[in-house]
Amino acid sequence: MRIGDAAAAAGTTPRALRFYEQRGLLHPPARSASGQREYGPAEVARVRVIRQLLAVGLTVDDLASRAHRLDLLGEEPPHRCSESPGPDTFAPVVHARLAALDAEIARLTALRAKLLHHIATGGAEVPAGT
Amino acid sequence: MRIGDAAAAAGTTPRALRFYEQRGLLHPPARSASGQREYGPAEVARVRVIRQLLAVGLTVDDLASRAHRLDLLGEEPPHRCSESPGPDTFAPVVHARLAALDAEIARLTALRAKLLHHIATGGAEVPAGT
DNA sequence: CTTGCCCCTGACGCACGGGTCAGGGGTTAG
DNA sequence: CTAACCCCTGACCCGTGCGTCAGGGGCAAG
Repeated sequence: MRIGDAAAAAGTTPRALRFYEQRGLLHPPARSASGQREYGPAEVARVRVIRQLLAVGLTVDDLASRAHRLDLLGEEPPHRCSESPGPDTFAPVVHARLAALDAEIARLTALRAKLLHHIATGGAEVPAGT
Repeated sequence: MRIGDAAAAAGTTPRALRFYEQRGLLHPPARSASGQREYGPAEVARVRVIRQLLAVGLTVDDLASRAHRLDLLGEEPPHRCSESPGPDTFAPVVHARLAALDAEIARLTALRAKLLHHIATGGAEVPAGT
């Protein structure tokens, strides 16, 4: 399987696969004699996992720092990881993302409230703590 | 008042004032004989208004499109603008921002839920509508 | 052999609100 | 007069996840 087909199979683009490889999310794949990347089903599955994690809000750097765990994610059962989130799982980055997400939601919610306040009052006064 | 003092008085930096001027949020100010920008209290007040609106989530482009209204904001009373939000006020951009804000909050909230779901299930399955 | 699609690497673009550096001149107190 | 500080313009930098272009080579079908 060459990069175009692999990308299509994973629901993304060749450019993205090369990018993931460059950033360390994918191991450099086998190459044909002429230098073209050759992918198998395992790599495609890994790309799918990557895409899910990115879609969920993790960053490329988050994934790069846990790249060695990416292959296993589709196969291991949950096995009470929420009880002992060792330093070798995604729990740390996930929880960090969660916290960042909560902070961002709170920020936007506060912003929304301030914006409404500005509408109501004409937006002229200066709140102290801003 | 030269740019440094004006910026300090408005709670920002010289760079930001030049930036606002460049983007059309501020009228080009008077210049001294040697070319240095000269600001009065009115411009400082305008910068304060700009900063409030930016802090509330409007973009520089939003403000640029309504630049001719920026001077009046600190002086006009609300005067039932919420009943007839003519095409000449900030209501359109504010409401657009509000909608964008709501959409973003909803998106992040959904993301948060998905992230939690991934933690709970091990993050292996592929939801249909993603 | 040629056509046409796919692949390769390297490098710039984007959106946002300025920060920061570079190189040169004004301004004011001592 | 000079030091010290401020101002001028122009231009590159940041972070994110790729898109897109440029220039050159591979691979399968007719």
